Parts: sequence; C-alpha cells; structure tokens
Amino acid sequence: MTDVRRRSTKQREAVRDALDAADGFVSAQSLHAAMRDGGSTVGLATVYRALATLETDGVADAVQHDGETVYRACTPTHHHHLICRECGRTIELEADRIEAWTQQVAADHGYRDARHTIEITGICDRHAPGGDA
Amino acid sequence: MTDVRRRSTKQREAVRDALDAADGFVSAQSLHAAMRDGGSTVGLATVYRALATLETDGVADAVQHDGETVYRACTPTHHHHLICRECGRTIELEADRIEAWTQQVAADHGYRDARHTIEITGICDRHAPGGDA
DNA sequence: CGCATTTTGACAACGGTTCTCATTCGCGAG
DNA sequence: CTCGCGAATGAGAACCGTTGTCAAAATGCG
Repeated sequence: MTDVRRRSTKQREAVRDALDAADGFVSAQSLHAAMRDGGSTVGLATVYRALATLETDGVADAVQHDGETVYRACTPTHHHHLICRECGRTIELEADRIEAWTQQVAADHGYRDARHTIEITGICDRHAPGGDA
Repeated sequence: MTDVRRRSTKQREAVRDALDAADGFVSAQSLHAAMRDGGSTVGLATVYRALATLETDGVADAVQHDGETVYRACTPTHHHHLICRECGRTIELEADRIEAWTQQVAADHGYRDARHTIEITGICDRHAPGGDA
C-alpha cells in the first residue's frame, strides 16, 4: 500500500515548496494564488492533486476548516492543533496520553486500525475579552 | 447568550422528529428526502436552517463526513464518537479526562472558551481482517 | 531514442450549502 | 378576536470548493 507509482514533477515540488513556505494552514486555492503570484503557472487542479498526494505521503496535514480543506506542511511526529477562532493562530500539541487513550478506547470496542482527529479551538489571549460575542 | 429569540414552527419540529427517527448520522439532504418521502413538504433550505439551530441548541450533533455535514440527534451530555470507516457504525464516548485535558491545554496556552472536536475512526470487528487495504 | 504511462492544465461539471426575496406564520399587544 | 411586526419558510438561483474530462506534454525505463 505504500509503493504508489509516482513520478516526480516540478509542479509537485513547487506545491511542496509553497506549502513549506506558508506560515500556517492554507487552502488549496490560496496556495495556488500564492504560487501564481510568485510566478508559477501551475494549474489549480494540479495543486489539488499535489496536495492530495502530499497528504497521502504523510508530508502534508489536512484539516477541515469551515467547509474548506486546509493543508500544512507537517512535522513527522503525530500531533494535533490548538487553533484560535479569531486569528487562526495555531499551536501544535503532542500528548501521548491522548494517543494511548484513543487506541485504548477503539480496542475496547473492537475497532482496529484506529485513527483520530482532535482539534481544540479557543480565543487566544491576544484578543480583548470584551470584543466578541 | 442562550436566549435566542426563536419561534416554534411545525417545520422545525418535523425536522427534529425526523432526526430522532433516523438511525445514525444523516445528511441534510437525505433527511430532507426522507421527510418528503414521508409526506412532509418542508423545503431543503429549511432543513438546513433547522438543523443549524438544532445544533446551536445542543439538540443535534454535527460531524463532517467526506465533505458533507451529517447530523444526528444527540444526547444532552457532551460526548464524542468512535466511527467505523467501513460501515459507519457509531459508538458514543464520554471521557471526562479528555474534556479536562482539552480545557487544561487551552488554558495553558492562554486560550479562552475552548471547544474541541474529537473523532476516532477505525474498522469495527464485524469486518474480516483480510478484506480491505 | 521511443514508447507506455503518468501528469498536467484549462475549463466544465458537480454537489453541498447559503442567499434572496416575496409570502406565510407565530405570537404578543391592543 | 384581530392586528401587526418580524421571524420563518420555500423555491430556486447563486456560490464556492472540489473533482472530472480529455487532449497535450512530460517522465522515465528499456
């Protein structure tokens, strides 16, 4: 399952570079825009495809955000995110306890090959307490 | 924040009923189809709106599934889900430890009003181990 | 080099969700 | 009970992110 026949193309590399250069999470569209802005002529569909393969390869991290799929170059270690609902500032979290817990829970119920998604959102301290609903 | 001016309409009740009657998670579209199938004339947009308010009211649970938002009548207590990737069979989970952990982590980083999303997926034991990738 | 195969790019098509807006309905006031 | 205001509805268009199509170009192996 890991030996996917895959050619190396400059487009895919370009997407990967752009993703590395991006600060936090970016959507396929904005990444495409940024690339085009930087002189690249890569097509939108290609960006989508590249991002998908990048995720499959474990190089990119995909998260659903408000109906949009946002990607991010991810560190090799498994982690989760703490995201500010106001500004999108993201902090990476690692918690072995939680990893263990999810595996345990899945196993307890007879579920194999457990994966999990954990996202914590909040309002970070850079925002005045009275400013929002 | 909890006193949203809200009228009670038969449409919303119908949606709520339909959601209660549904087995597991259902999309707005399929719920609408089921309702129409059952003689209701509620519009699709209304189903979307009702589902949204239902979620706001804590009566329904929304989960993203493959680009679709699926809803489910949920128990009043906060919980998460363990979902089979093969058949969609769902088990509700409750874990105070995890709740506490998320709050703690958010607070540690100066994030207020923390919310979280936790989904665990796996392959449940009703499926033969050798059948899939 | 030559060929089989993969990948690309432009754009159409798709699907889910949201918006628009005139009409209807709920519900409190009189 | 009736009136009236504003929320809720419904039909369909509009939106938007994403995926499919398909001919042309690129890749890499022999």
